[in-house]
Amino acid sequence: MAGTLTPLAVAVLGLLVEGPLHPYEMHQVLLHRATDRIVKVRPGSLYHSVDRLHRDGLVRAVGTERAGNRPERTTYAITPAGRDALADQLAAMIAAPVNEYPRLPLALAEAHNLPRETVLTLLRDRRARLAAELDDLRAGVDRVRAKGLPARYWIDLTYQIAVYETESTWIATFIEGIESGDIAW
Amino acid sequence: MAGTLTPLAVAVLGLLVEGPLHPYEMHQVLLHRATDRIVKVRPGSLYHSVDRLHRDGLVRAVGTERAGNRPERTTYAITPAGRDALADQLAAMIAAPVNEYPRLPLALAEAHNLPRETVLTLLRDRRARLAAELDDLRAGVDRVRAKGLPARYWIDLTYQIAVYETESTWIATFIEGIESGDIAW
DNA sequence: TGTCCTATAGTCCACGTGGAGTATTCAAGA
DNA sequence: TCTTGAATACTCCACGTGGACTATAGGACA
Repeated sequence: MAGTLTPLAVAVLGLLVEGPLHPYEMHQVLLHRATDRIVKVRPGSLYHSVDRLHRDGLVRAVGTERAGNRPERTTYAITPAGRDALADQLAAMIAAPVNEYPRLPLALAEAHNLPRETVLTLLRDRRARLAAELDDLRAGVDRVRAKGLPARYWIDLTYQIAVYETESTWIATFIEGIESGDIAW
Repeated sequence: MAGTLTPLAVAVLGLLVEGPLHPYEMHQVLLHRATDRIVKVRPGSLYHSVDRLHRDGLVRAVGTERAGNRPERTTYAITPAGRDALADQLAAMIAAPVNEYPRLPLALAEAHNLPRETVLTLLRDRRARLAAELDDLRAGVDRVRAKGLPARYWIDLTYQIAVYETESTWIATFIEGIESGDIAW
């Protein structure tokens, strides 16, 4: 409520809905599920995120266990306030598109500072990399589909595929525009 | 070279290619040209950005003038190293797509934490806002086209339109999938 | 002449990020 | 048995961000 949740905080609360975990476990699960495709996950940020959630009462410590002689780890559970905050944040994120200042539009807006041939080469390069990325994403869809995972757990993949495809064809059109001279450089 | 340029630093260098300015002028010009659609521009960040560019030798002070009795303002010009850094950064930004962790995929991936009806309402809401945003962008294109501004100065608008359109139709398909039951919730 | 408003031109500090570093434990091999 | 290496489990700090705050000048109006 007070402050908006960071993306990483959303991911953490999402995990804790399924059950209590300690920070290092969260880290492992996030990597194992490849959630780090969708949120940036760094140890430093993760521990700080959990601290903040704790400070704000969105998670609570449910005991400190220890395995072997290793340092004791505090396990955290989501609180009712945490569930509310998660729902509110998700609602806000879905309902309202916010400008996230992607880098490509900026680069395009400043691209007139580069010579024509350079721009063409760079654009072709990007398209090749996009194609590789798209292959990865499609392979990911095939894999989860084969596992029989319900669609609501991987729709974000199809979204990203749609966006990358658009970017790729937009770039193709742009390249043609420059080559044909329709877009002066 | 040493560190990567921030988006705001790229915008600043882009301005200085046209001629020397002092920080407050940069701020004015960025707002006047609506560059703040594409990069986040805050006074605090801007002054710090210029300081860093200066520290790194990408811009140099070209005298301190004063208008009236107001505090003296240092005017900055781009250096050869600055031009190189700008070109390098633009090349990198165009050639390599990087994951920028947009918020919607995360929200979608976690949306199973919300009830079906809520998700549908939120998605319809977003589509309405996207439509409004698209109207704005299309009006912007009409305006610059009417002014006869060369296409290379506003291609970023057409890119953003293409992406938003894709998002909108993807959401429409997603909504239908939930409504029809193809996507279980 | 005094006052208020707006434009000008910044500064400051709390916050979140993230790379690099640290320390310990356990297992496997020489 | 000793060592090496990887996994475990963090901690620390330098950096960039951005909202809020400050201060002055010039013009408009009464």
